[in-house]
Amino acid sequence: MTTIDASLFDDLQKRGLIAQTTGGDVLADYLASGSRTLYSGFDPTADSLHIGHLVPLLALKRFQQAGHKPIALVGGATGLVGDPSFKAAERKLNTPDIVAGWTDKLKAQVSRFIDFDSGENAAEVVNNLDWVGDMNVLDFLRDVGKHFSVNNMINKESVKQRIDREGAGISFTEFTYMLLQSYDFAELYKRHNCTLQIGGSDQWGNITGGIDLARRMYSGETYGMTLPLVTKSDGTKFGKTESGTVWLDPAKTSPYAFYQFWLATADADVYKFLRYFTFLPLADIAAIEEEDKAAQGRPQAQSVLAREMTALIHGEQGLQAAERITEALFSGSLDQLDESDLEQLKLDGLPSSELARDQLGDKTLTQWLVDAEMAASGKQVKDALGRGAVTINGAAISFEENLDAAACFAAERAKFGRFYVAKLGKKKYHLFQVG
RNA sequence: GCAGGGGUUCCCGAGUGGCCAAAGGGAUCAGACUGUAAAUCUGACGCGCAAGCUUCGGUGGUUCGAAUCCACCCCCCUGCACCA
Repeated sequence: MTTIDASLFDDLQKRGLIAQTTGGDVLADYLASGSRTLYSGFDPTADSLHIGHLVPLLALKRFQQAGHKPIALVGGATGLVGDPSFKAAERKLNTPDIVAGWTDKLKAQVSRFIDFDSGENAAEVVNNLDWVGDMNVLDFLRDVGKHFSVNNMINKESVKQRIDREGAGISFTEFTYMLLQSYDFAELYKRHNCTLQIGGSDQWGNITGGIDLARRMYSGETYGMTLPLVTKSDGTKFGKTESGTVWLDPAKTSPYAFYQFWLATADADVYKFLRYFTFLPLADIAAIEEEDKAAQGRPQAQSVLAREMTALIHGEQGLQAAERITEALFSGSLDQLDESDLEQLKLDGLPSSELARDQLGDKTLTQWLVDAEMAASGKQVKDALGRGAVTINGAAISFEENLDAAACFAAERAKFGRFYVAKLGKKKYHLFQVG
């Protein structure tokens, strides 16, 4: 018999991870009194999850650690339709083979976070295409559609802006999304006795839809719970950097970049994020906050957060790689790096590229740096050059040297005959290997 | 379909014949200060090292000269009408 950690609900609440629940106190008791099966869905809208998905994904893990059985649903079917919830405009459909490929990737990704070998409450990964894929239209309309009131659906907050706003509109396809997701819940209730669905707060409408459907189709008593949308104190969108979305796939966002993202968290957000994203006990987080407050200067919270998250997503090895690069670039001196260190930085995910020595003269330095994606335009590099903000292997490059890229990458400046660490501004690094 | 309004550089938004690569704000980038923060201040912000080149929904025209004027086309919004 699995032991239930009855303090789960309280812990979630204190972490700020509960936005809304159905049933109020009943849910807390329900969770404390037995091992329950719950699910959360992830639609394949890209070939990787990003950090925005982390809150529900890690919530599944929290539930499992407390003795409940998590099901991660990958929306092979719903991903073909597109969720209109709180979206300003109709989205374009992806082809079935693309969505199928993404579904496979997400399945693999999601699987790393939950435990499949823990006996009674072992996790499962399911794909709703398995039960929706072969359903025919008439069955769907008669068995599922009949339970939904269009009047009700129109009044949902999540589609309101699409219905109310002139010129926006919503296709029947997207309008139907809610029925599909509701059907998932009903189906999981029937198949796995799944009685709780969790999701982002934008999923409230879809979750309550599923609760209603499970009751109507199977007289099932089910619950719903939403997690807060992650917001930042400065009002900008969480999870975006200047170079775009922060992905969980190391091939799309390197562990180093991932680590740096968390390290850059604003003071005003960092303790909240520690509660949201890490598994550190609340008491430990409070202690960190206390210490930071008492100490002058740089808080430790950001590096704790960065370490925890990088280890969680990319493992110890990923964390070490990220720390090696960070250490080399921001604390140590480049001179301390030996040849294998530089090779390692490349493998660790420091942005790098190879240049041919005899072609260096073909372009200006600004152009080479733009090609390496260190800056958006030559103008920016030029600006930085004028302020002495561009260095190669530690030596500042002057404005005049711009035209002579070959001199900037002169052989005598190289480390070990071929490596050049270019730095633009305070944080942008790029490793050039000239051969 | 008819009538009216509108499409400007990443976003918002000025600009109605030359002084416009185009006000102002936001975002972004760099510098100072700092903690690889925040706030603040400074600079940059179509592309180009530069000469110069390319922009204001599209095409063609008027003009020495057009984001600005004309014609046609495309798209969006508002109202009205139509819906066998």
